[in-house]
Amino acid sequence: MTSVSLPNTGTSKNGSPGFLDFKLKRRRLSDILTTSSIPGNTSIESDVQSNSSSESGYISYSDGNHGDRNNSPDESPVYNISSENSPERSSHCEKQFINNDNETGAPTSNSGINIGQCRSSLFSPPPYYANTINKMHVGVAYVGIPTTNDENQLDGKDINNKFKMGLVPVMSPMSGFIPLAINGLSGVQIPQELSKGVQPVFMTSMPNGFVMTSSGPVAVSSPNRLSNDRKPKSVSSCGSDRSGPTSKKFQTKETESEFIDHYTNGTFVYLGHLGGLKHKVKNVNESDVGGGNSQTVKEDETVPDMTPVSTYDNKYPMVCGICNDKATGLHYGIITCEGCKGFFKRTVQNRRVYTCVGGSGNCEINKTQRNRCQFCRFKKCLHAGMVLAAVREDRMPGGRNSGEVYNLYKVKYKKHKRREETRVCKERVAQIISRPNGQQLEINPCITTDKNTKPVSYPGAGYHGNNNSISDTRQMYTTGQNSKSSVYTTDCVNDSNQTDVTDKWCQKRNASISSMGQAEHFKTQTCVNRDSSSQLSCTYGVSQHKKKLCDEKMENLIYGYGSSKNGCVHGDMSQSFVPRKMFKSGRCYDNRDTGSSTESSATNENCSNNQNVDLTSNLQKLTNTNTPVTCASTMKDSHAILRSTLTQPDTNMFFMTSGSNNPCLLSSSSGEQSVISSSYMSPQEDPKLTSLDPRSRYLLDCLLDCDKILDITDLYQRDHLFPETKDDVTNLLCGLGDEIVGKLIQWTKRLSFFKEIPLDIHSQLLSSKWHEILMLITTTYKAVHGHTLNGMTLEELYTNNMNHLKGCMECLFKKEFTVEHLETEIGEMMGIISNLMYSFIKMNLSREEHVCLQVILLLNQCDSGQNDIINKIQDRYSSVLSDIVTSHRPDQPNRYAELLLFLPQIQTASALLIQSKMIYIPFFLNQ
DNA sequence: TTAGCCTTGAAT
DNA sequence: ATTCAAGGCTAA
Ligand SMILES: [Zn+2]
Ligand SMILES: [Zn+2]
Repeated sequence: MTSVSLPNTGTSKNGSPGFLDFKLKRRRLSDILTTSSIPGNTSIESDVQSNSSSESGYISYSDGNHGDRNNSPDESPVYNISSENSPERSSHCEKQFINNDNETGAPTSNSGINIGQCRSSLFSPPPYYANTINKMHVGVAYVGIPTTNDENQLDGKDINNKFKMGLVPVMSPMSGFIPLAINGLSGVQIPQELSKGVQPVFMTSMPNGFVMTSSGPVAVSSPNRLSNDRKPKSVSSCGSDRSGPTSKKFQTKETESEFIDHYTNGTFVYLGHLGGLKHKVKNVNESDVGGGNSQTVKEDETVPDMTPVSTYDNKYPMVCGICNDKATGLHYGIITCEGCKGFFKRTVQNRRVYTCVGGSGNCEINKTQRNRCQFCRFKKCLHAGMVLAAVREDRMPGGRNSGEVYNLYKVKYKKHKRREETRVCKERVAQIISRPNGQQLEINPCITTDKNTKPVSYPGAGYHGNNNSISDTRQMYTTGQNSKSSVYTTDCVNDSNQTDVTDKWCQKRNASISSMGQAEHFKTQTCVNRDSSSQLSCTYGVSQHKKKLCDEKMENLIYGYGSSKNGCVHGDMSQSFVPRKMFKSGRCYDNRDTGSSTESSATNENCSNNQNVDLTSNLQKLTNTNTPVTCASTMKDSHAILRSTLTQPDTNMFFMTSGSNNPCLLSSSSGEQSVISSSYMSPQEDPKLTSLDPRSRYLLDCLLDCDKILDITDLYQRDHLFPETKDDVTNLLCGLGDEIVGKLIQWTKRLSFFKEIPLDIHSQLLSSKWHEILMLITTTYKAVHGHTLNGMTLEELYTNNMNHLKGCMECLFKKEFTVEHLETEIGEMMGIISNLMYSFIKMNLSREEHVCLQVILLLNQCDSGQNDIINKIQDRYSSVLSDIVTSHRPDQPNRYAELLLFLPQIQTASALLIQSKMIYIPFFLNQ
């Protein structure tokens, strides 16, 4: 059975399409396990060389019914590993696939254990979609994991008893499927030989498109249409009938609201629609009747557009508000790419009704995987404020939409100069760093500060009461950083309805927070990065296979533009789990209510925070060295400089490295060592802990023990981490991703509540929170390790951070950066980070508090009702934190609330980090 | 189906 | 005359 077609030829003609049934996978897995043929880095590189455009792989779906849109129920869909949007193919890999396929023979189509992509392929798959395996991809899929080793039993029958659902990293068919060790799943082991090599871990927030329910694998459903199944009428652009209203998109108002409800599902209110609008026709007096939910738009008064058309656009391209792809302008109300523009148009014109089959309606949408779930993509479109009414019923091209429609636009036509953006950005940074307390930080959703422009209320922007609301702050990020957002005006929504956000996290803490009057800030910021839980594949997804990176590509590498290719995250699972004394206290303290002891504790105990040795006598001197790394004038020196920068803390301002086994590292600083060791004082030696509630003490002990895994500061202490070539830079970044993922996985698996969490929740948590954890580690590191400010101001800290980062980046990328440039790119984020660092140091954040915050952050759910288990566990650790604070800092009654209020900022910074895609920043800052 | 490129035409 | 956001077309 060779259904694999050659490039540009038809696929799966009539016959059974190529596919991988489970037996095949098993066989490949067996092959892998016995022959250790897992491709290592070398193998991967050689394999992907022939591919010039690699995107994150996924497992595609082919209905085997090429050209026929009718999916007969008898024809079970089959799935094929494929690559997305990749016309080019590697004949090498393809051949392999064909061979394997042939080995297997014809599939039993209803075996069902096929891995599928979320794509619902009612359409005829283009040739390049099907049966193509051309990339060395890594990915994760939920597949059935056999519970028996007897391959003869794996015949596809009675699958529910023979398989368990499991998360399995997948690579290209060459390597088959490599099981991730999933706790509790029988038959899944990580072979020893795999643990040393490339262990692909590609974290996704969803099961990568495939649905394996408790009742077995679920076939990908078809996109349905609403009652009116009219084919889209293609109106000739020069047709004479175009002026007349040709048809109704929605037969009735009920149908339209049904259409909208299908995507909002009550989770947010969509107001970006009007009934039956046409485009603006010349000479029609429309007088901007602001009926109902529309409001008159006051056209821009001032600010002529003096934007010089320069290379600026190329350097700072707009990004799509939906998928972060390069945007081409304002489309249907927001800045989007051509793809999302077309997708929105097609969906609205044809009233397509999709279904999320791969996830639970919250699939990640980015450039790489925007086509995996149409439902979630369109939902995001609505959520982001794309205006249904902007899709014209009469299909008349050109012109401008009516004011009524325009009033629904979240982003207005160009109004501002770009120079304004830089100024605003700087102002924001100054604003951020000028605030002594982080919790006072206010995120203004309105990027523009132009006083002359009165923000226009945007009725459609009122995504009230939305748990997973992509707030308008997100919109700001979308348009405000990498985009030439200044060209457009984002409406500043100060909708009071926003306070309806019912984030449980907010609710749970409002009581303690309310005294500080910060609840609103908290709420707003909590939901900043709902859509930013990006995949590692994107953030670290720098093309490994490129042998040459032109300067432009290098730019991508640095700033992450379009770098979301070829998810190459190889989680290093080699760190074997060494059982430590997780249960050293030996008893289970389960007889107390954890929440009860918080109120009643000490009153007069003098909290001695003097355990931190004042090590900063030299700090002032060090900070005076300003730029620690003058950019390597010669490539030759850059390694040494970078190494020096990264490994010698005292030449590097205030960043102290610890936890490293590198002897020269620790020997470079003298007095700091004692601080390090003291900060690692084991809990039982700490007299402070004795006053804790026993259960809290126990939980805390576990956390402290687990936390040792998460020391990421040694990631740079490797000889190979000082790149010679750009490819090495790529590898470095990938490696960093690998490491942090591996550490996070190890960490979560060691957490005492790990077994309480369902598998899918676990993976969701990891994939959506890893960057927040990383940000927390980054910002708390110095405080936790006993640094003191020693007179350093926040401004100095910020400047030092920026300079340090600049130096590191220049050495890493062998490219000069201007401070202005960096501030434009990451100034806001660095402001927040510095602010957090400063605050944590200033308040002497303890390691005990840090580990609690870490878990609370991990377990935070934006959607309140999502998972009670998670909420309970989170409450548990909230109580621990409360206990700690109450007993250790009785003089600071607000400290608990203050600590929790840092979390939204962590999320904000994390969201900015993800958006910047410069994920390496934390690794630099921790050095 | 997707998404890049093209045409259109009111607004500027 | 130019802009730029609509719709259209079509290769992949
Ligand atoms: Zn897009
Ligand atoms: Zn989805």
